[in-house]
Amino acid sequence: MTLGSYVDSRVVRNGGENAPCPYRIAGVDCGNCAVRAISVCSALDAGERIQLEGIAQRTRFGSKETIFLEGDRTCSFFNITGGTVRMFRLFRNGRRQVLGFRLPGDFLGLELDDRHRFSAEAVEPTTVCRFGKPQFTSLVESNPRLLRKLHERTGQEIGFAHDQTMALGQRSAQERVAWFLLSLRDRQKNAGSATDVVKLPMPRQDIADFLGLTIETVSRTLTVLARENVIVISPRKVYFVDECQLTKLAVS
Amino acid sequence: MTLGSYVDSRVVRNGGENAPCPYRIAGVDCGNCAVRAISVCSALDAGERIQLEGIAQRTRFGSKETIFLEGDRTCSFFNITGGTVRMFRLFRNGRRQVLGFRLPGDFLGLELDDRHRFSAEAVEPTTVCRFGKPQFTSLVESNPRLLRKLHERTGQEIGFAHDQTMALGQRSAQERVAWFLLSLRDRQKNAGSATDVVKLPMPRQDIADFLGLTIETVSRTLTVLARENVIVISPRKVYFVDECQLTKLAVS
DNA sequence: CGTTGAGTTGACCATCGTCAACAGGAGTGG
DNA sequence: CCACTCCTGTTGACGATGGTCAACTCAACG
Repeated sequence: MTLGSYVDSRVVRNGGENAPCPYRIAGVDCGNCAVRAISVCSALDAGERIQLEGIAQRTRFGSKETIFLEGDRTCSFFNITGGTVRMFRLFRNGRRQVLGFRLPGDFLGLELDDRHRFSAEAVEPTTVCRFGKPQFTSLVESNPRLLRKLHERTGQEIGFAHDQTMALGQRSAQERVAWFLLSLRDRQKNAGSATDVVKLPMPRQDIADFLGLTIETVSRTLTVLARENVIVISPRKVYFVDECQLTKLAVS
Repeated sequence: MTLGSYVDSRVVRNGGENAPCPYRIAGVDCGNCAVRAISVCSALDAGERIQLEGIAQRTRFGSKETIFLEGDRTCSFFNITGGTVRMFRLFRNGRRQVLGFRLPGDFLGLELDDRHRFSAEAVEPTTVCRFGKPQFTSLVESNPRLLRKLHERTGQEIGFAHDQTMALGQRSAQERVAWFLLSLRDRQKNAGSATDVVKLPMPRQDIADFLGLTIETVSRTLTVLARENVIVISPRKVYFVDECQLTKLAVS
């Protein structure tokens, strides 16, 4: 399944307050989905999956494209099938806090408030399975196993948030960066990636805003880790040379 | 309803890994509950409330008493009816991050993992409504309105976590303290307290570990705010003299 | 009256933020 | 093809914010 087939469905959001959800539709083939095994859909049997296919819309977002904005009415839930999403909130003075990254297999929109509490953007070209709110809600309510999976994800969501709080509250800059590299690697590992490398699709500024640091400090810290032969930096990637040392630095 | 009537049910936990849940039982009278209107129980009609009463156990924890420990098997959910609870996690090197405080009307244990992901302690003498996991789960599964309320609370929980992340990642010490005072006041206001004062049942160390600061910095910051006539500090309380200024300092 | 624990204050210093310059790659237009 | 800009990332110099260590106050308690 190539990304190319979705290029034509690239979205231009119309931004209206009460406008209908502005996402274009493309065909969905759950049977071929790369993330089925690691996503909430794994709770479904073949029959239920066909039901889900019926309400799913495959959508593609280009790099830096907005998926939704803080304050927007929630009208959709998203299952990430490819790419990377950043979640963030802004202060009025412009400061930005990245609240997390969502990777293939992750779910977006579990908070189920009336309005989104944060914004979401594609970090790189990203494909998602979009579910309309009413359809998805009624499917969930009639499917306890799916509900349970979503509960599980919600717990994971809270866990992510707490992990970030631990990092920002108690760790030094070096500890935060080491923790970030390892935890992102672990999530990519779950999706089948290699264990001695972590892909960094997001720019340094995103990492900085996620870790509560400046871009300069992130850059400097990575340089120091490289100079100490703990990692090797390459564009959009970091190789782990001394994972043991990195783990020590990340504390826990 | 006086706290005194629960003194005899004070708990000593037996700590065993597979031991039955060690909480002592006392009578529950939901009709007289002070937090019914602001807790999840507000989703229930009279009949359902009687069902809930049947599975609820009122328990009291003394100051600094452990409610559960990180890693413990989850066997209970808690509705706080009085007092204050701190949630926290420890690093192996002893650093502590307080993940939040739970006040009357709040629910504790929504994460519904097999094991607790953080520890919980009473900050001051605290009363809770305890629900056994299997009983509560089956009650919830047969009551969509209660389920919806719990979902709502879970969203609130994620919101609290994100707010803390915003504070730790982007705010200065003074901004964090101002934000902490205001947000705690707002939650106490919801429960009917006055608007120009915030009760601080927790010691400075808890505030410091919540805000990712040291106890000295918290103390100094409060002193500065008092010297600038923004607040007045009194034991376990802070009065708001210039709330407008405090709001400015808290950013947003 | 001594002890203990919570909170405050001061002196000093490390970490990390700020500001600035620079390097390298991608895209653009002459 | 080259010059140019733009964007991302790196590096350096310097200073402010907040951490560390220590002393001290005060109230509660025996």
